[in-house]
Amino acid sequence: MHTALSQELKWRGFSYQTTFDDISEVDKKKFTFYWGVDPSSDSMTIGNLATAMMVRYFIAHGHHAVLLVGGATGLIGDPDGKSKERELLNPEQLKKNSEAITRQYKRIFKGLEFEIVDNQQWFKDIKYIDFLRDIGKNVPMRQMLGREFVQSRLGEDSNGISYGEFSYSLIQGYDFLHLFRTKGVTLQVCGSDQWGNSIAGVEMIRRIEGKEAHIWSAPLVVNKSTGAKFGKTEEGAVWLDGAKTSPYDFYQFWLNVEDENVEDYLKIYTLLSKEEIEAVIGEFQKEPGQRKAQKTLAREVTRLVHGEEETESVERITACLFGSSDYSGLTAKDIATMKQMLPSHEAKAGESLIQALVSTGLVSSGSEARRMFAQNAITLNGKPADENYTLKESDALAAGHTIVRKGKNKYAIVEIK
RNA sequence: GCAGGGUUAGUGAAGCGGGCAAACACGUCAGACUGUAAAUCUGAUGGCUUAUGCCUUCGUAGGUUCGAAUCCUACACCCUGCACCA
Repeated sequence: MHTALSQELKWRGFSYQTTFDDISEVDKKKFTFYWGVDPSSDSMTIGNLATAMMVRYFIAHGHHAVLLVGGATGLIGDPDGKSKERELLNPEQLKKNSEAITRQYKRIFKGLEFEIVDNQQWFKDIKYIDFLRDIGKNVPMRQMLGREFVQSRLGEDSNGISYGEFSYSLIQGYDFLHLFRTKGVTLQVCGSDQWGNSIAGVEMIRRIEGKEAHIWSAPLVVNKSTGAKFGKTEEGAVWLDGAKTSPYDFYQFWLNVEDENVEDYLKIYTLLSKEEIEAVIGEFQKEPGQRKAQKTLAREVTRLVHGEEETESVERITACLFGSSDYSGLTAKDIATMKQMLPSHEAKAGESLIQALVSTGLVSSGSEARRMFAQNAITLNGKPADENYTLKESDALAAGHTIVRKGKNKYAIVEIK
């Protein structure tokens, strides 16, 4: 690591808005910093992963990381950027989510040094009146009211906002203050969407402790062509948990990244050096059709999140499915692996293909299945299939399984009994 | 509490007694072209073994009507204003 952290972060596109006048502050001094994830779901998404990658660079450059699970803040729910009041999560679910997020922290930052805290630890004993006296009295209303999302939620034709959600930034701000007091945390890193909440903490530390604290925020990762951000509330969230987004789908997601975005993502989501990335991009630009950049991206990210073994397995399967439409070469073992990755279903011989498709979840209803047939979108073992087809034992490849495909790259496995 | 306005499919938003499974846009899915890209073009987009048919949907529950997303009543939630409170 001879490149300075500030330069590294800047080059990778992790530098967005910060309270530092000069970003090289992070090169001069070792900070104890924190990063938090809300357990509003039982898994992080690739949106969180981007910030996680940034955190890795901070750790690698000798800063001490405190990773926070928002067990308490999750009980309220972050209203920022939401146009409607959120549904509350029940405490049991939240507890499960918190545990899941903790596991993912350990996985993503494996081999690195860090500590994990849950803000439930300190919020569970706080009394409301004490909080209002000690914290609330020090927070000016003007700033809270001025926030953009508050304004939009209070404006005409809006859905309003509850006091609970409105106060959210106080709770999150208090995390920063608490960590400052107990662990000497003076820096928070976050996605840019968290800026407003983070600044609340900086303010508190300044007003209550009279000390300086900082924020480093990363831009939200967006798709340049559509402008849509990655994240869990968007359609088609990509989860880090293999049970929610299979390693196969995960790999495919990265493989299908548009040309326009691939370089940005390589910088953000892989640990490859500047030289390595430039080499890959150089090759890619010479022969875009080979998609060297996408392949590298998919391999690196999948390896980081799901491990080496899974990655190799997924790559083998991808080669099979997309290399040729002849599946007869697949072995029973390959199929067993695919069954882990793809949606699957057990069917009896004589069951209609339409029924089987619905059961695999490849289509959501019989009507949709018929639509797909009308559009020639369904193949069985690589051959176009007919709408009225019923499954036969002779359709099975190795180990009694058959492969159905919808469109160009959605597959499912049907076991014929 | 009072008075107005609102609640329509994944989202936004039309419709305001029959032709409404509900315009349009976005999104999503598929097809063509490709590189398992992007852009573009085409088609589909509540469910039902595909149907000039049936069923379920326009906040919830009732009602009026031959017929209701459309009218009436009650309820719930949201918005705006006023009042109350401070």
